[in-house]
Amino acid sequence: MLSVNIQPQTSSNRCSVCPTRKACLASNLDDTDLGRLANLIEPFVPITKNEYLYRVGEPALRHYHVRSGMFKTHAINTSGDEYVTGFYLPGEILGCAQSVGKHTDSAVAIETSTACKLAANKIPALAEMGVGGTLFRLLGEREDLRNQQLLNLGQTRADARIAGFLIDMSNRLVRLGRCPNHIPIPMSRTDIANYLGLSLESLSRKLTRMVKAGILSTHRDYIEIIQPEAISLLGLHTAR
Amino acid sequence: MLSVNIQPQTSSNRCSVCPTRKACLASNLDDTDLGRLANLIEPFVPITKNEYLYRVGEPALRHYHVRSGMFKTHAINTSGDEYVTGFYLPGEILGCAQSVGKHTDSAVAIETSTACKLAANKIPALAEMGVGGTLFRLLGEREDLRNQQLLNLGQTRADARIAGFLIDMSNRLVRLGRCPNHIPIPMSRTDIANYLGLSLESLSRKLTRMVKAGILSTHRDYIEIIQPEAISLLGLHTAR
DNA sequence: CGCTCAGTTGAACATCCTCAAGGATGGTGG
DNA sequence: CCACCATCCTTGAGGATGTTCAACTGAGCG
Repeated sequence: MLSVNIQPQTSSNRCSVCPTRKACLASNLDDTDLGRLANLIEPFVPITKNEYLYRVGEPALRHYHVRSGMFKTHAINTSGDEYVTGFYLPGEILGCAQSVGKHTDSAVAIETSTACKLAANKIPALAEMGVGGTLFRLLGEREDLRNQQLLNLGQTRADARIAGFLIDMSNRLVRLGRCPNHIPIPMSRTDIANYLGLSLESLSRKLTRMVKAGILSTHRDYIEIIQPEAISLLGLHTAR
Repeated sequence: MLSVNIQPQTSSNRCSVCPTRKACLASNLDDTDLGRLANLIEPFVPITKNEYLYRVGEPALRHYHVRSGMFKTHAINTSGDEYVTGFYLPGEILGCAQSVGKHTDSAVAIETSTACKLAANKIPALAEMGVGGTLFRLLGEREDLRNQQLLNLGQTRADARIAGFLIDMSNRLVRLGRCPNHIPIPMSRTDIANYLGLSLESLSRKLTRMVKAGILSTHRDYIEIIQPEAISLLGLHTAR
């Protein structure tokens, strides 16, 4: 895909060649600062499917920036039920949620992925080079995402929740410069249902109904949105 | 509580005499830094009930720390429905949620309150004095709160959601050194129901049922938790 | 005193969940 | 290359739960 001109050393970690560079901390930096940033960040390693980035209760010493692939976070309540709390696309931050310095959720790769690690004690250094504002902004955007999630989960209708989920994913894909109507679904239906607070069966039923209505089509590892307008209509359709 | 030695000038804005100091950015600072911090923060003014701190779409130039009282945030979807997205107690941060530099929710005082304003462009200065870490931690804790909220809303049972809400409030009160069983409720039932994604009637019914069961008692502007164990049992009772 | 607004209660209906069984799909081993 | 198995997904019927619409109560206020 990229040019054949690959540098001989291990510079593939460099932010300057990162595919998700523009959606990241590095978004506003020039080449000099890009190099400095790359030095603050721990080299990423590929993370295979089902491998954990971190787990609940571990000390929150660093946070993570998704470079490629997809992650999910989940928490477990005292009665042992697992709850999926979020899906994470490239450019998004992972692992900030903490309490008393410990992670309050676990993050696991849904598919083979890469993530950059940023130690918490490097944050002052980041701030010095003017990335503090960007980090703060990213966190703010993350909170915004969460708010929309809340808004979505607050909805009564299953249709509306599903539509909201798809719209959310779509928007985030656009942010990455990808097609808004092709939603990658590397996660299981169970995960999505869990995330949306629905039963697996309800989700399945609703999806097939939407397919039959010609609104979308489901595939092996993605969902194709055929009528975006219909989706957003459903998303709004919150007859509370 | 504190010494009678009050300074004569308008130092009531000073962090050193703030009632919620320990739950705030100022938590780990000595007196010198406390003074510097106070200089970075805009003087707070009392905010009366129903008065807005900021509104959706306004540029997100600053964020807010609740000093006293209670706020709620709400967002409005495209079809005009209002959704309550959170309640904010003293020591908690408000107004970080943003997208493209604009507030994505509105914040309004539920009762007469005070809040400290912190300009976004002061963040580098904060970082210099070592508060950056605290700010980051507070944001992380906020995200944790949000996650728990999500976890809670993901629950199917209305009982469980209500219990979750009460537990959440309870925990946050403890953090402020207040009684965990006396939950102030300055907001309306409508707001709570909206926040929990329930109909007003369902909430009302469930509450009276809990009262009859002797689990809690409802009052004009607070809810008294009588059997905390029963509440947390309900909160876990998530037969998904 | 009558008004309004917040909260409670009731009955009918819609929605979603549960339990259970039946397909599809991918991976594994012969 | 095919059969088999495990897993994931779909589909169906019955029951639990929540919503809606509507009437009612009570508190605060001019």
